[in-house]
Amino acid sequence: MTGSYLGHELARRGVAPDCAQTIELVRDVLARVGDKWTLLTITVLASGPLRFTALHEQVAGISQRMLSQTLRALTRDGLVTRTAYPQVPPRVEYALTPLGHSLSEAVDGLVHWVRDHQSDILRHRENFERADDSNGADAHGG
Amino acid sequence: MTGSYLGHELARRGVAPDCAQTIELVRDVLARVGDKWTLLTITVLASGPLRFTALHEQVAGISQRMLSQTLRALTRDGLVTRTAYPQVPPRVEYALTPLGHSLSEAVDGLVHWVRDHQSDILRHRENFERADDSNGADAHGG
DNA sequence: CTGTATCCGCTCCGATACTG
DNA sequence: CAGTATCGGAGCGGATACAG
Repeated sequence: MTGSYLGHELARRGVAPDCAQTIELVRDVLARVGDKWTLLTITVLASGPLRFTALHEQVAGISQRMLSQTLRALTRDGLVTRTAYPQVPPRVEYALTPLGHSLSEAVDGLVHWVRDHQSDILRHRENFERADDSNGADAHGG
Repeated sequence: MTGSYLGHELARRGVAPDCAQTIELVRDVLARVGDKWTLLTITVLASGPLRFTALHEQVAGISQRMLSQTLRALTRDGLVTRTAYPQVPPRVEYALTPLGHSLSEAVDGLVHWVRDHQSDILRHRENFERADDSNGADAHGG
């Protein structure tokens, strides 16, 4: 059996446009979470509110451009809040909203899954590499 | 509170390399699932084994190139199996492995989350658009 | 039927410079 | 401190042609 919610939706094919829209949104959200920087950002933010520079430090490796962009997207979806304090020098704090925390927890399920099966994935990859080699190369040892 | 597993890991900062590796893998898997075509493919496959052409029909909109590529990546990770029957014309069947089904179910958690909160996200997006507009434009009505 | 190889446009993303 | 604007390289992904 499938047991898959999304799969079930897709399996019906003749679903209402509303469902199709949901599927689009699912992929959209998943793409965002699977984004190179978004996952790191929200998980770092999950520990508490942070300023722009602090975030830049914590996520590390991210450019200002990408951080700004990522934060914007997150804010746009109501996953994080942006609070600017009218001071000098400027002080802006980013924090996960309840919705953001909620998503963070939902993602946790996947994280645990990866945790539990990472060795399987790694092993399969190695096997695949070997099989691929023996296909393309000649039989050196009979 | 965070309540976040991954967030907790990251919050520690001084984690062992093993954990860091896990995080990499998490992002890797998440990126794959969030991929433009992967999610659709695995969910379609969740309903049962399919041939290449059938898959091409079901996923619809995907090119042979991308389907082949996606399937390869999935096979590589042990998420799907590729069974070639030595016939003519060629017949190749793709099916989700237990691991693949497992992942599919793990993703379901996220799918349900999106289902439950899609209206929130949509609403926030609209609000953001409006706020953005009133920022950039002049105050027309005082 | 089941792929692979090539061309090509487009977007992503990093580096850098500049602004308030 | 907190961003935005611009340039340029690299990879994604679509259309098409070709191969077993």
